[in-house]
Amino acid sequence: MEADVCKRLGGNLKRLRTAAGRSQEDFAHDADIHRTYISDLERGARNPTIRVVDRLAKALGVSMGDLLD
Amino acid sequence: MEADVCKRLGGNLKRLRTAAGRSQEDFAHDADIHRTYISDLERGARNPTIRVVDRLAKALGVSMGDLLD
DNA sequence: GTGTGACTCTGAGTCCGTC
DNA sequence: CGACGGACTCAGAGTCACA
Repeated sequence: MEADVCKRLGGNLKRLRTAAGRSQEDFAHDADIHRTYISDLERGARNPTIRVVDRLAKALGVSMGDLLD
Repeated sequence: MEADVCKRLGGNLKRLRTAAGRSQEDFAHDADIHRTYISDLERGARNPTIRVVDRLAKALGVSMGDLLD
């Protein structure tokens, strides 16, 4: 909870994506987001807008809170 | 739930802020965000980054999920 | 399959106001 | 107190070649 928001998102994203057994490439395609951008996000190297996070959540079938809290 | 993310955030923000009995100006100061930007956010006219939403959540004492879900 | 630096262009975020 | 407009700067969106 004390980690940076971007790191938190990155960790949650990677955890949920791998739990679903999907590669970054496949997931990027489903979420309609560039492959390298997903890579950046999972590393916590980007500070995305809520519209991007919304697309991630929908593609994973989870709530935004699951990705950010 | 099907509304745009920005509209959802705006509604939740306004509801939680007024429930706490605070003005946009005071709240903007606490969250260290400009007053005009808070106004824009509550109207759903902006697409903020997750770092901004994190500051909003902390200033309100709620989780990010409370603001976005 | 994924990490990374570099790039362009759009919009996030700030600040000046007025109504 | 809050909506809204104009103008500005810099960071995010989106992409690529390469490691």
